[in-house]
Amino acid sequence: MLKPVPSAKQKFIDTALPLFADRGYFGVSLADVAGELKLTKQSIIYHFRTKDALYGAVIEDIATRLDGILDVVMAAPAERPQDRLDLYVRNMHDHMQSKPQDARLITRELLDNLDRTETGKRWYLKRFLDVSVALMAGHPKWAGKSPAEQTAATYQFIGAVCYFAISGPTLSAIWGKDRVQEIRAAFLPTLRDQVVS
Amino acid sequence: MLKPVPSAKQKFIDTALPLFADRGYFGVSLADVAGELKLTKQSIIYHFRTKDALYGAVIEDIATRLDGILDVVMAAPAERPQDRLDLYVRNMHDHMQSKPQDARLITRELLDNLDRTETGKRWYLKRFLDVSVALMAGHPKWAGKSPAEQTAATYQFIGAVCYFAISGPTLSAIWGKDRVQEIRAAFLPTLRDQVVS
DNA sequence: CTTTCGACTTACCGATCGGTAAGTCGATAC
DNA sequence: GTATCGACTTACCGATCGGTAAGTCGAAAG
Repeated sequence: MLKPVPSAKQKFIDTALPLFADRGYFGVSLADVAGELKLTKQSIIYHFRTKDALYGAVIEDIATRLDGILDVVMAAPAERPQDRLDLYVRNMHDHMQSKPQDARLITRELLDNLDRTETGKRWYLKRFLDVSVALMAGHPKWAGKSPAEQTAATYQFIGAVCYFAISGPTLSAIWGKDRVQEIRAAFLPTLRDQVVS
Repeated sequence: MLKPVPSAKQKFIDTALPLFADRGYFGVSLADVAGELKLTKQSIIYHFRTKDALYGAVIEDIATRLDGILDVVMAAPAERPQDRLDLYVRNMHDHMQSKPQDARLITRELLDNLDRTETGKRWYLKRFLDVSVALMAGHPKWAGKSPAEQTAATYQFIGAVCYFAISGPTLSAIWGKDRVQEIRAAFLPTLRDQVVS
């Protein structure tokens, strides 16, 4: 709605994101990305100088969406702090379920940035984690715990959400789509049990 | 102890595992693996016909260790079924913390096998998941729940364990090693809260 | 002493990679 | 009408990839 005509750069980002998410940085060539748009790889090099720059733009795109989740949660009216945590849990779950590519790419980043570490890339994650922990700490169930316990519980939640989101295809192959659909339906309540009692 | 002289093949597997875990299938060349042993890539091709075969052997190696966890848990004496689940939780946590490369590679497999899917590779995972869910279902806390809920809770646990295990380096970069050490110490109790009340 | 054989190596191959350089081409500005 | 410019394309490059083919070489077997 806001962008009826996405810019050329954005089109490349949108095309590259699911490819990087599914096959990883080294598993995707510039020709692959350009080919999907029926262009040549040189068009990418024209807009982004290098492959790394394209990848960085994709990561930035996801970071923006993660920030969006936090903004929505923090802007929501909530008399009680536990309502805000509950909204956070639901929005995180819904986002990763509806955009599993985001979860896939974030997870790959987590795995890859041992090597290809640019310090800047981690600060969006830091802000996200810090705000998440703060939300957790504001809930009566966790308020009395130590910071380490609060952080552990937060990361336990985030890990569960992302891991389940990236496991969809494999679980479907193992158990079939129908059963996975049932598990998916049971997942949010199970998460809320853990986080907001 | 059992293998004071690991076979040549096993040496390649042991060398390749952390490389694949850290950089992924496409991020590691045969020359990289062989170079660490001061051999040429041809020596790998001699022992394993293709790169895929080497990778498959590495996955098999991990599958064996996962089976080992289940075997230990199932063989342990336990009057009450909840003791067995508790042992499972502790062993899984300890294994993934002490061998984060295993968690890293399993997670990469989960991400990659959209493309490079050999059906055989998933059945070790199926057995592992099925036994895990069965352990969960045997515990009073979960016995009354539906199969979907039991599975969701199981996968929530596994996801949290693996995700935390692969996040070590990133979390250390964000918060520093000391704080991550505290979080690590708080993680197992938090897991047990969720799984075995 | 010779043969065999497992465990390698050197030499080489075609394909593909990211990236450079130098155009092409339609739309807009003046 | 011409100059400019953004958005591409074609042509090409060196490096690296996985894999084939054909040796080499020390130890064990006869």
